[in-house]
Amino acid sequence: MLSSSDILETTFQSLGKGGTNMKLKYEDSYLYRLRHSAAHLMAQAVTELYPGAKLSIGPPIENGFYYDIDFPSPLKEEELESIEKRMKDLAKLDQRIERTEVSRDEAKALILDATIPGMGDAVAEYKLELLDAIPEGEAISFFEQKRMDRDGVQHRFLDLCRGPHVESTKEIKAFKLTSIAGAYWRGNVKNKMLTRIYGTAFESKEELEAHLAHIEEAKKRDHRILGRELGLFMFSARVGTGLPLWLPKGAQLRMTLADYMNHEQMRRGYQPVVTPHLGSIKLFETSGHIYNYRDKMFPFMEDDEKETFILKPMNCPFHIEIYRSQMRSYRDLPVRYAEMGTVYRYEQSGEVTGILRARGFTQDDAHLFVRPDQLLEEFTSVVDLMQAVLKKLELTNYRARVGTKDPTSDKYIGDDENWTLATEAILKACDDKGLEYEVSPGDAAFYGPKLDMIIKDALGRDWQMGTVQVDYNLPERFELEYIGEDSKPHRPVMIHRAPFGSLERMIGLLTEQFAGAFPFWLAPVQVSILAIADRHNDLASELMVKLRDAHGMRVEIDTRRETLGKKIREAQMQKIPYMLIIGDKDIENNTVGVRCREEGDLGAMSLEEFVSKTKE
RNA sequence: GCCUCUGUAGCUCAGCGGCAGAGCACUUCUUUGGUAAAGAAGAGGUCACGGGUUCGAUUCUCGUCAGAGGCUCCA
Repeated sequence: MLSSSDILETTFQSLGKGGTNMKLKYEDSYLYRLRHSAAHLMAQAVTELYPGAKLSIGPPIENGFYYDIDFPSPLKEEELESIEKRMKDLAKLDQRIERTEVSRDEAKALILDATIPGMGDAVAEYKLELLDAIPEGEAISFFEQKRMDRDGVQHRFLDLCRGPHVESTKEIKAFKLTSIAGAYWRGNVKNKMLTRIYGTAFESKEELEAHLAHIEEAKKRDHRILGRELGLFMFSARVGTGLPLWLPKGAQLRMTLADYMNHEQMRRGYQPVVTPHLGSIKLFETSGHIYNYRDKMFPFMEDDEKETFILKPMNCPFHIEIYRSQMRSYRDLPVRYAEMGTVYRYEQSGEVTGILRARGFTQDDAHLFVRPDQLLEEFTSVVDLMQAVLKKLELTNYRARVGTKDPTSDKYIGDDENWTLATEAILKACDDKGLEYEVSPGDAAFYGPKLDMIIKDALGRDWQMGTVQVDYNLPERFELEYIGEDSKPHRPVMIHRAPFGSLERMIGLLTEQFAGAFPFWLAPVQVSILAIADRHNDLASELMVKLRDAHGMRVEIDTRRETLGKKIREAQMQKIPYMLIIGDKDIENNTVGVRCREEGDLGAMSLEEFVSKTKE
């Protein structure tokens, strides 16, 4: 048995060797310093071009850097060009970037020194706040860029900063300011919104060009663009923000994914349930969602009897009602209820992103009601399912994150013993299944620890997909029970889990992952039969029926009076795995001309040969 | 919700204070073709919507709606 301190120890170990390992390396790299210095250079340019601009913080980030600045008047995007130009000029001056360590009083004096650009009480309020936040006993340092102009006047720019930096501004040669955004001071909505300027920097111009080209390339595989081009889904302003309409091919894709998941779950002893899209508010009063989730719910509905209904933002309370509908014995547990449950969440307008973040979406949801002694086994089984799913979907660029309790916060409910048991079960399940993970204290739900799968989209943004959560709260609120061996009532533990996360998000991520070229089993259309001339149409239809009925394939025929070249081009752009080309020779020899999406023309073969090829 | 940007044909985009443009897609005609775009003609628009400025607004300006990149939040 692990004690709490052991868990903490494990936490630190996995922080060190897990997914954050790469990051530590990056933080020690020259590139990291270069980007940090580029942020300072930008700040220097800004203080010269915009007197009155207040600097706050400017760190390096994964693909570049940013600086949050409070401008006296709104910054226009076109102004980035002039800032960039000023940066280029300043960089060439070969300003040394020097570190000086000072006492707290000296630091304060420097910050309030209005003779230094960017300093003085008129513009340095954020720097003062940052200074105050530096813990007692920690070194306080500034980094300074100095230069002499033609008239012998010295110009200084210095910034409160831990560093480290490169030695001279002339090292900053390959950079670009990429975008402008708003960001709250210290990330708090209640604070003032500052202007964030994003930029990127590399050691060479070639690397910078390559990076920018890569981004352009990545934009082409954006799921919203491919979603339209491939006929997967659409949005309509008349339907509403964040509410996707699924087109035939996208709907097929959903069904294929859902079928796969249902099959995997059935093998693991899940039982299907179906519950309504809305329900009485009473259900959500009992669950407590109404009290801490209300701003994420669509407006309530009242009927004539003054009963209030809400669109469900989650499925759990419905599944709980089914659990409660009969007396449960310890022998009945675990009970596993699964549903492709469509939920509605009123996301803020600015945060809806295609189908990756929609207002109506379908979770591959299930709730497991388990005895405490079954927690480990059941959690392990869920991890096993998740690994199977990731493998089947060929997803590799994911990371697993165990969200644990932040010991310093009091937002969590439930007793420590349960938390420890649940956290141990999660860690052990992951270890047993050989799943590498990082531990993230403070990322637990308020009702229990959880395991999340996180994946990057085409543009490198993190998205949470699969999730498994242990919950002690809802069983308590709904007073769930089972009768134990001792013939006394006991409280079950709930596990919430959704290996895909949602069908919408998963399809969005898969679309980007495969750039629309889905593997054969998943492709909405698997085979397109191209008839060369009208006289081959009958054979094409015949073959379609054969492949559909005898082999269960999803087949389309193209009998338009277009040239073969054009039909091939279009099928290729639709990323259809196989094309069967039918002409006179095929009628004569009883063959089909096979063309593969990846490998091109495979030549003529019998239909049987083709079918066995698709099964490889 | 907040900051910045965008909205012109089904799609990708030019354009402009004075009659609305291209390519692809669509329709019709010719072409019946063997591995990534045959040829021709035609049709298609309240320039997102609503105010304001102006002799005149798709163009300038304000507001609304929708979309994008961020922030916050999240599957």
